Amino acid sequence: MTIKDLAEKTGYGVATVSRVLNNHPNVSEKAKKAIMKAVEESGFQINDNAKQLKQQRATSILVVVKGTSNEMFGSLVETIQSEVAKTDYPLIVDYIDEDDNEVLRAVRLCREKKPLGIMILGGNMEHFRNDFEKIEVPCVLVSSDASNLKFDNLSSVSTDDRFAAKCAVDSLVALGHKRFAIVGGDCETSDTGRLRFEGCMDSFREHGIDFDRELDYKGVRFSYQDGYNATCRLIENKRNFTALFAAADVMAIGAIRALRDYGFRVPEDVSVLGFDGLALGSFLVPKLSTVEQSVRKMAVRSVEILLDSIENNGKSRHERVPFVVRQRESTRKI
Amino acid sequence: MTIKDLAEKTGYGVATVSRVLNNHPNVSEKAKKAIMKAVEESGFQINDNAKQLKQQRATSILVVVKGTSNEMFGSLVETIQSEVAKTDYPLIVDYIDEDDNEVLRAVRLCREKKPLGIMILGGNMEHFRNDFEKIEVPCVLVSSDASNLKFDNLSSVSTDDRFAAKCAVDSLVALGHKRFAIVGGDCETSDTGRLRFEGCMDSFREHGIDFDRELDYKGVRFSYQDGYNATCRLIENKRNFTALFAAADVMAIGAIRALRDYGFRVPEDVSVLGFDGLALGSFLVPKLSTVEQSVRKMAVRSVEILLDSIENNGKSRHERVPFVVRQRESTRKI
DNA sequence: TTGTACGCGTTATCAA
DNA sequence: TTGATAACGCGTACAA
Repeated sequence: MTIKDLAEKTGYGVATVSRVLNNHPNVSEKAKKAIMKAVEESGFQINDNAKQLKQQRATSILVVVKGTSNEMFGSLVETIQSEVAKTDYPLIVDYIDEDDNEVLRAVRLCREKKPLGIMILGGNMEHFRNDFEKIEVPCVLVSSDASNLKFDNLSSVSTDDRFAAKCAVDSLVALGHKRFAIVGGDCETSDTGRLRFEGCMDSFREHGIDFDRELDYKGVRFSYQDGYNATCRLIENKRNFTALFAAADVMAIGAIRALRDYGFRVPEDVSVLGFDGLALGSFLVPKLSTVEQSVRKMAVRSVEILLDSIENNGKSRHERVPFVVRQRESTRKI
Repeated sequence: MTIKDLAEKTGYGVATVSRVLNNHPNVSEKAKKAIMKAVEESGFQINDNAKQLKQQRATSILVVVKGTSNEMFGSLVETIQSEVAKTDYPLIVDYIDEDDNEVLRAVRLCREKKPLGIMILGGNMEHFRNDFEKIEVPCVLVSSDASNLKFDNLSSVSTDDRFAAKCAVDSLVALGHKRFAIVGGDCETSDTGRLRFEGCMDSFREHGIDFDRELDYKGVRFSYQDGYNATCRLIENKRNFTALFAAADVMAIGAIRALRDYGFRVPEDVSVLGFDGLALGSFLVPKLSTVEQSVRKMAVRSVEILLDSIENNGKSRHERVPFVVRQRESTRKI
């Protein structure tokens, strides 16, 4: 069933059918009605490939998600999905491995699918620096800041990871903690991990806190298991910390389990503070203290910015979303 | 940059370029080399729209995911993604609302995108019965059984939800429990929820256990919050259960928090058993007892079956994946 | 207001 | 082993 069939069926020409389908002006009511009726009856669906080939671009928005096992990206995708669903743009979600190059992937997908715009969840600045110039459509980097990359089609929406991590540690210091351990992301491969670690160091310096980067810090992947393993190593190395900061809630959860397995109570013996503010955290026992990012807001703003770039040729911008250090039950004053 | 440009650049015709690009026979080594070189240099990417328009179908595989806030679907998508990535087929993931009609959505996407095959995560049999006939490409329904629907292009891979739930309750009975509460899915809208509930009833009947469907059962959505709320209602209604079965791990987590908020200890006062076997469960305190589905296997087999249907015209099949009732720390003998 | 005809980038047929 | 060319389904300039 093509527009040609539709034309034949209704007695009109393909041009008229096309006009009706695309709500173009200069079509008689009569023609419109007849054609719409034929569309209904035949269950006609436009052939996207032909349309996009003709128009030299798709009407879709593309999302590249880096790392599938990241719960935060999961909620992000969820909100993005529902926001984009309010428009007429189809959304295509593409998952790639945490270690893949998201920019090269995006370049390829852009050439292949010709989307209107693209969102990238999780990114490595180095990749952007090297290859982003090859992307011509508007792009929003979600959850990392790209303000020091000067591409006029690249926007970003993120939390101020470094400052947020500093505030997190500050809050632990305010609770009386002096001996810290950190379970964070790998500084080499994860910008987010590095920034959050630097934020911690900022706080340590400011408060004159003693911290051995080699022994008190573990840079691993953002997962339950890695958080668990890293914490076990910290304990086995006899780092006698009273507070543990995890650069992600999933790590914090793994950490709490590890502490427990070694007989430590949370928060009585060790306070644990996470980062992300996953919904899950408030249902745990103890409820997870965490740096709560406005995940929802991050997603909503990202979509808004992208749509503005696409529809109004809006210029690129770099925004921060607010965060809150939320003390719940996994941290305590000592 | 099109194959026409490539042809011009190398002095060959477009046909030869196309042959090289698609690894067709009857091309001289020399031509192959020259053309591949030009491809490298120009960063040429084939235009999928044109290709698919010509071929009357895409090379992609489509996944329709029903409900974004479902962690189990998250892991499923993750595995599917990595399995499909081993092939050359691009994967398109489409998320729809938990309440939307997944079959109509799939029908539309098939007509629009012409994928090679399609996978649907989460499904309502009624929708399939009404509209699946409109889908012509191979399809695998993941996580629900479709064996009593006789479509020869519809396969399914699932856990035997009813039997698994029965085994779960059996195990609680074996631990000495006699007073039960169930936090499950809505039997009207969720096939999975209904089957798991029926499994529970099977066990109750078999063991002559008293159960008031109106008071002891709550049918809600698969989320932390709904599990929490439902459990609060059960407690407030003074249903004095010693065991709570949740039809999903996320609900079980919400339930444990609710119990805790009302001063009940898990498992000392109440045993809680979940369903799904999320990785998260084994990091919780207490570690969550659960009906562990082979999520990974489910995803892997689904992809295998779909690829077999696509590539070898393999016939449709309905498979079950194994499950295990895993007693960890949230259940105990009384 | 409507229709004709061309071209988007590709693949595949056929002839060379 | 190659190349010219006809489709694929759509949108749109141009003509009517």
